[in-house]
Amino acid sequence: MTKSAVRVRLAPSPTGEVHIGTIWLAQFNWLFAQQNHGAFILRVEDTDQKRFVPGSMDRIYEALHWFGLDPDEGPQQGGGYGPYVQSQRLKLYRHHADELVQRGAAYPCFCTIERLQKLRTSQEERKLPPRYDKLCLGLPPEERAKRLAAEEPNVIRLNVPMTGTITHRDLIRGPVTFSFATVDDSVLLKSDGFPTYHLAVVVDDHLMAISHVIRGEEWLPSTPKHLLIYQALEWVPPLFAHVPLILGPDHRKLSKREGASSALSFRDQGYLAAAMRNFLALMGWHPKGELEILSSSDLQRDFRLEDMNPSGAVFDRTKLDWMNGQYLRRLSREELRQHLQPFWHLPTEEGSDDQHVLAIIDLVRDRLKKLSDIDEVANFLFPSVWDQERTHFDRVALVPKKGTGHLTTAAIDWVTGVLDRYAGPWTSRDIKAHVLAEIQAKARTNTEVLWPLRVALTLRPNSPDVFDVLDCLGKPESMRRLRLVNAV
RNA sequence: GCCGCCAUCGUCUAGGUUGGUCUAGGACAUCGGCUUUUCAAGCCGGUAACCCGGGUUCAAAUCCCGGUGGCGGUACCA
Repeated sequence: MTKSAVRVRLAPSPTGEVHIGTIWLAQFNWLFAQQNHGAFILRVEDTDQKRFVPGSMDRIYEALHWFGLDPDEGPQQGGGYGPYVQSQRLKLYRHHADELVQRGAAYPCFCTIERLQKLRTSQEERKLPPRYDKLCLGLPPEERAKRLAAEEPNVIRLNVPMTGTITHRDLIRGPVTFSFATVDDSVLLKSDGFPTYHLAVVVDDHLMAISHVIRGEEWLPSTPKHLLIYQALEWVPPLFAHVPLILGPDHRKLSKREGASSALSFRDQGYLAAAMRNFLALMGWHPKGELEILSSSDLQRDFRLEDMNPSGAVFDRTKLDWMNGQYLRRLSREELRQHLQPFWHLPTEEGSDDQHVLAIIDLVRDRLKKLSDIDEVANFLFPSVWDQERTHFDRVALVPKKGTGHLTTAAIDWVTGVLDRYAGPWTSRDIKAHVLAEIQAKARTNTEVLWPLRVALTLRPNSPDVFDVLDCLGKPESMRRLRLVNAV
């Protein structure tokens, strides 16, 4: 492993469902690793015992796998830098916290939650930046030693200088400067012995030889704290890239409540992983050309971290639907059938004819935005479904815009007769030629005949071409439907 | 409140580093047309944006300053 090797990581907390923003972030990390022949590492940040939800880790793996973003190293597959779960690395954090205290970069604090709260409120009232007042830093060494020996509950705090500034060069945003006066002496090690994010992230990123930290913008304000720790420990910090936030329709950080922001729910709703990834990549980044349908290898080739847009992006479901439709249309009928399988409720006996099912797919595929649309757009083609739907079908739907009930019934009777007498080949093209010619010969209009015909056969105003439907149904079934509809 | 980030069509964005070729380009959505038996798909076309105010300059979406707005952070959560 050379020093320059690219190693990036995704560091989610196991707090329940995997957020789509996590996958979005994961993909940028993954892409960056891929194009640099580096490693993509999964590290589970479970240092908050209160928020831990059992089973979360399996969900994370399940989601990453479905999106095609499997990590190279992580809790399940291991790797040379484990363990990859923070709760299993407690000794490491304790050790480095002690080291920081020894170097004067951190100190134990015995203040109670109550005192801290009071302090904060009074600072707020005086419009001062809220920060710990370093009371415990001033403790005489003997007193500190005594209280430590007595095992009085305490935390370890970062000793941030009172003056001066620090500048960090962000890969996406350029230089960002913070003045220490506004940086708080954050807790690094909690009284329960667990580290906070600030300590754990620095220790782990360093020990796991992370080269680039690509994380959410919400971490930008705490970067000076992390830099201070690197400095105190005399470690070389990784490069940082703070990516923008994904916003909901309300322009706020996309929350879990926002309709289905769970990553796996997109799978369950019938979106394709490839479409999702393409769509996600286009939030915050854009290719040079004008082509927007990009495969994974296109992305791996063209993605540039430095080209990421620093401003937040609203998650636009409408465009996602369009893109998913594009991907659906590019699938072969066999592939589409595979993908459709978990979503399609085929009538048991009728759905077993392979040729017929494939014909149906060809007939309706352009009408699909999501895989889950399939029942609605295709199932009326099955006799049992049609029979069922007919029981609550309203005949008014048969009447075209400028028609009447009488004329419509007559038109269906007439066309039923025409089709019944027709003895030519039962294909879309031939039926069409014949019926159209008949319509013309009898001085009828296309709309007055074809609209009721199509609605009678499909029971819905939106459906495929009437002759294609006739073709797909076959003559006996078509005739059966027409007679039943008009028998009422 | 304090600190930070951000600011181009409704949305995702190109362009801004090297000011003129941007009367600002593309995509989704929307509107209209074509096709047509409807819807969808497809094709063609339209509407629609440089947050505001100063400055620098022959010339600013692009550079500088100041506002404003949005968002994020401000926990013994991540």
